[in-house]
Amino acid sequence: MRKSTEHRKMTVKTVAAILGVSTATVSNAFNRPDQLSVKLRERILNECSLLGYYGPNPAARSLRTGATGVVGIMLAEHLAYNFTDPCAIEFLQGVAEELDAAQVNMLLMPGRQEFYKEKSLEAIPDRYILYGPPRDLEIINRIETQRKPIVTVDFNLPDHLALNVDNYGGAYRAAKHLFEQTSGPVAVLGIRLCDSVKLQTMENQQTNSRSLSVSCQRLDAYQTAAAETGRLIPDNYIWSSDENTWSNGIKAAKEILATKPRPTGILCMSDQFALAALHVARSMKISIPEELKIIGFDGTPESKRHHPELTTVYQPSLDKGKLAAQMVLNPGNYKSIMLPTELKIRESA
Amino acid sequence: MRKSTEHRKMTVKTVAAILGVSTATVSNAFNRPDQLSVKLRERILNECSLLGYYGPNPAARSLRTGATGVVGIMLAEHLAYNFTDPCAIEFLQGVAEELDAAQVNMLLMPGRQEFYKEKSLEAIPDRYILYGPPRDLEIINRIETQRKPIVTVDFNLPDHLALNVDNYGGAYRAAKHLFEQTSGPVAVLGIRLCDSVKLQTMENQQTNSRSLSVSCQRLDAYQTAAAETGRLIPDNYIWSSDENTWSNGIKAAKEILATKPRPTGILCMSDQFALAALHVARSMKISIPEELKIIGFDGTPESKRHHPELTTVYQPSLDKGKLAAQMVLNPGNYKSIMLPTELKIRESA
DNA sequence: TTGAAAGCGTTACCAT
DNA sequence: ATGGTAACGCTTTCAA
Repeated sequence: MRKSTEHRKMTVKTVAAILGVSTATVSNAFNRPDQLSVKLRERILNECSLLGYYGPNPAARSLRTGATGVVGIMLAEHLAYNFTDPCAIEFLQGVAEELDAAQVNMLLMPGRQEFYKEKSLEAIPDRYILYGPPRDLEIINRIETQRKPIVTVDFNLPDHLALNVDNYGGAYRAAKHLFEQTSGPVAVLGIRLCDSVKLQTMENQQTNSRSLSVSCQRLDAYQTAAAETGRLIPDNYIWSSDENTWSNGIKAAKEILATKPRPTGILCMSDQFALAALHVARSMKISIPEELKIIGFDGTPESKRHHPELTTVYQPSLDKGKLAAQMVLNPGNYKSIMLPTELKIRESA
Repeated sequence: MRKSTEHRKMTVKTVAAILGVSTATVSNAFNRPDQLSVKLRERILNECSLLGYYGPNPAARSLRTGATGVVGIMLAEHLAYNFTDPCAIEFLQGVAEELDAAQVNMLLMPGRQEFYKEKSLEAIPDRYILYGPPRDLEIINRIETQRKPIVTVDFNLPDHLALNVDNYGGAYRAAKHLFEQTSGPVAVLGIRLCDSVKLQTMENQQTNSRSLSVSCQRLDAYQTAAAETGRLIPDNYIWSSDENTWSNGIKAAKEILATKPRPTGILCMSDQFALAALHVARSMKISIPEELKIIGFDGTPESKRHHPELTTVYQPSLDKGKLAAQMVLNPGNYKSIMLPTELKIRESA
């Protein structure tokens, strides 16, 4: 008698032999219930589980069928970075919720070339969510040659579904509000800003010309709102950091608040940066919002929990994630979407 | 002339035919540089990339070789939950950093049975990190029958490398400190507490007997410290929530602070809970630490940023993640490890 | 240094 | 309703 503890390698072939049926029948039991009698199917499933055969080998199966049941989430950067950004995390949470529900797997993929050197990992997923333009844009070509459903988030790709949020509108309203609240100098703390302006970058990298649309849109909106209020944000009041991390935020905020004349308002392109600015301001005993007004971006949960509560531009990151997942699972049902943003006026400005 | 834009499906066979070499040679060009001349190899690699052949198909390759180059991170719960828990995120960040560096892929896997129904997803990864005991323990069996390297984190499995932190010690020091600071009643706000005690659970689930070692160890330590100080934490001052989320923390904290006599100290099993408790206390105008002392657990970055700063038991989540990754990539070099925890006395207690 | 061919575990077609 | 079998794309042994 064969016992499950024995554990020779189990394959359709071996279990078929043991059960005295053909491999086709075993396969059908797992994949096409309609192809065999209910009774037989049940017997097979039971015995298989006893034997320690839990289902077809995924590699073999997908070699044969050409599908894997995994959705690739192509990130803009390496993985570790995304676990650092509250906004990205919320987005991923949304994606995960939907993918969980649909019982498909999610493969996080770094947006950097070196991971794909002489491997074609891009062949693994059946469908793709591109969360921001990958740092190395050539990756996109490789994905496109696969002819699989693609949803782009926070940027656009010709001929593919796109999911965006109204960055311009949100940033515009934020800036307008800020300029109404203060007549002093206003600084910008941005992320990966385009090099159309010469600015106070935090790193000595050459500012990158790769698709930075989100930040550029926001900066554009800030400047437009400034102009409409008869103001201007000069280049030396614009900071840019390559990564949306707390420590970068602290560093930049210190520089900003050391500038003479000291800004009386800061437009931050993330809540994390805004919170960091608040932190620095507090340590410098600068009172909020009296002496300094700060507006964030994203509307992460933390922005609400902080004291004083952060005025910020809310974007529905969680829903964005859910929606991206739904779109990629069911591309036929959707058109490209632009989600609204909303200025949440709270205590910091 | 064949152009890369043409895009018939590229396989070793087709490119070999086009280049006029054998499939074995193409394969060797990608996998075993020593098997052919440098010149030939370079030519092949170049032409392939021109042709749009970026490397061997992963499914076919791993069917043949039996390896995939992916590390599975088995989570205790569904994916979405883990993106909700700051401590889990930090751990994942650490894992991601190392895995990024080693250029191996990471597959997040939910710890729930229903995902594996009639699929053997567990066959995909080459190695496993089990982050906490999966909710459905049967999954462990399936992983074990694969005979692949396994590292368990925050729990133990016979015959496998384990990575733990000193929960008992940390909790003990925290409780000792708290009992020295206040003579009033002390409440516990725990996570998935064992059912050895009857307690104020936040959900009406039957308290689960699955491996809850971490929380139990902490509770044990709290009680021991209490006893040593001539105190006791009665069952009706112990709350337990099934999920470490902000909203659960708020809900529990409200109940706790409505209890008569009102606790003058709360031992929280996560920083998120502690921060939530601080939030509720503030809204009730309870002064910290004068009227209420709160201690958290984990030492997440937020605990330091908050005002008042949170007294908490630090555990090196980021390093834990890095170490877990290193261990699983190189099991031979390691023995099971217990990482220290440290009581960080700050402002809240 | 290169080539021919077997086989990894599965599924889907076609027969029965 | 069930079974036989070719083919998915690759790597690796063996022979040349």
